[in-house]
Amino acid sequence: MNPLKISMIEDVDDIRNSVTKYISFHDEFEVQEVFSSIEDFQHHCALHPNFQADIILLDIGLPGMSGLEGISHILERLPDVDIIMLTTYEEEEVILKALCTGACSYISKKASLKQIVEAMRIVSKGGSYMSPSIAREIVNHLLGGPKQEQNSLTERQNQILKALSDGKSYRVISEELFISVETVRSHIKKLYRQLQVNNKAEAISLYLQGKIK
Amino acid sequence: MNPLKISMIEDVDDIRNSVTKYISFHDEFEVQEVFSSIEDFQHHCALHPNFQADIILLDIGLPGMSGLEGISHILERLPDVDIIMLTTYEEEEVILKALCTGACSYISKKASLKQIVEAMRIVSKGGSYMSPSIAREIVNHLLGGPKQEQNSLTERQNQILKALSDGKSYRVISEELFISVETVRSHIKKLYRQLQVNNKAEAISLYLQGKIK
DNA sequence: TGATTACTCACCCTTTAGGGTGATTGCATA
DNA sequence: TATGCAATCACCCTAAAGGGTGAGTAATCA
Repeated sequence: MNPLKISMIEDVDDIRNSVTKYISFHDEFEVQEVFSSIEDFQHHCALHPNFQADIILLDIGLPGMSGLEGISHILERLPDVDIIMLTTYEEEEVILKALCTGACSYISKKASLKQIVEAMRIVSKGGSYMSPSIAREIVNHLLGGPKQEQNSLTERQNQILKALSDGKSYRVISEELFISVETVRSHIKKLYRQLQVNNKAEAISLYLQGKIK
Repeated sequence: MNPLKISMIEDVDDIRNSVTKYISFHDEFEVQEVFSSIEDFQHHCALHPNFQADIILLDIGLPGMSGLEGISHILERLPDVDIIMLTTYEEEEVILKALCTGACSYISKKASLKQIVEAMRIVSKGGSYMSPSIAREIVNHLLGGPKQEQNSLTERQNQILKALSDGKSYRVISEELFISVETVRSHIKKLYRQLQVNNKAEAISLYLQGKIK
C-alpha cells in the first residue's frame, strides 16, 4: 500500500518541524508539502493543479485567513481530503464551527505527537479522532447546552405540542386524545402563554430546538 | 481518593460477569449494583432512596424498557451520574438519540474491556469517550448527514420558509418582501408541494431539522 | 426560437387557528 | 378546609391558512 500523502498548514516553525519529523519516521505516511498559510496553500494549488493530499493537518490560528475560514477553501480544491484541526483552543463554538464546516478531527496541540499520528491512522480508516475533552464539548452541544433554562410543560401540553409539530390539526389531535377540540384549544392557549409565543410556528420552533421540557 | 461507584444495567449474564470481574481488578472503581433491566434499577431506587452511583454502564438492548428510554429515568433519579452506553448498534440515529438524551459516552460491545475501563476513566475526569467510528457518525450528523438527499428550494422559497419558521404571518411576510400576500401564498403552495407537506407545521419541522436546502 | 422555470398577482372557496370569557371536576397541598 | 391548578368543555368572535385555477413577465437554456 502506498503511503498516505500528508500536508500541513502551520505557521510556527517549531511545531512544523517536530510534527513533520515525527511523521517521517512512519512509513505509512509521507509528508508532502508544508504551508505557512491558507494563501500559501492556495498559491501552491494554483501552480500545481495536480496537487493531491490524503490528509491535511491544519492549524487554526494562522496569519491572514484563519484555519477555520480556510477549511472551505481547502475542500473546494480537495473535496475528499481529511482535515485534522490542530489547535490550542478548546472552545465549543470554534470546535463545532470547524466540524460543521468540514473538518473531521480536532486535536489539541497539547496532544502528544503519538496522538497526532494515531489521529491520522483513524482518519485514514474513515473514523474521527476526538480528544475526550472535545468529545464532551460536542456532547454538551448535542444536549442543547447546559445553561439555558428549559421551559417546562405538563404531560398533556407536551403531548399536544408534539402533535402540533407533526402537523396535526386541532381536530385530529382531539380525536387521537379522545378529548374535545375545545379542550385541545384550551391546552394550546395555555401553553402559548407559558412559552410566550402567539402561534404554532414559534411554539414548534422552540420545541424542535429542544428549548422545552 | 475513594473508588468510583459503578453500576451496570445489562441483561446478558456473560457480559455482566466479564465486565464486572474486569472492573473489580481496578482499585479506582468499585462495582456496586448490577441490574438486568431499567425496571429492576427503578425498583432498587425505590427501595434504597440513598442509592448513589458515579457511573452507570447501560446496555441499549434491554428487555422491557430500552436503554435509550431508560436514560431519562436514570437521570431523574441520579441527575449527576455519567452514563456510558454499551451497544452492538452503530446507527447514527440511535447514537445521537442517546447522546441527546443525556448519555455521555457510547461504546461498542466489540470494544475491549480495556477500552471500557479507559472510557470510565475519561468520563470520570469530565471527558467523553467515543470510538472513532462513532465520532465520525457524529461529525456526519453535524455536517447535516451525507446520505439524505436535501430538498432544495429557490432563494425566495427559502426566504419565505425561514419567515414562516419565525412565526410571521403571510401578511407580515408580504410586507417585508414588498410583494403581495397572494404571491407569498403562491410561493408557499409551491414549496409545500415540493416538500410534500400540507401545512406550516410540517414544513417548519423539515426546515428546523436541516432537511432542506 | 421555443420551452422551462422563478416570480409575480388575482379571485374563488372552505377549514383552521387564535383570543376572550366562563364553568366544572378532581387532585394535591398548604 | 380552602386554595391552587391541571384538565375538561362551551360559545363568542375575527384573522389566518390552505387548495384550486389561471395568467403575465423576465430570465435561462437547449
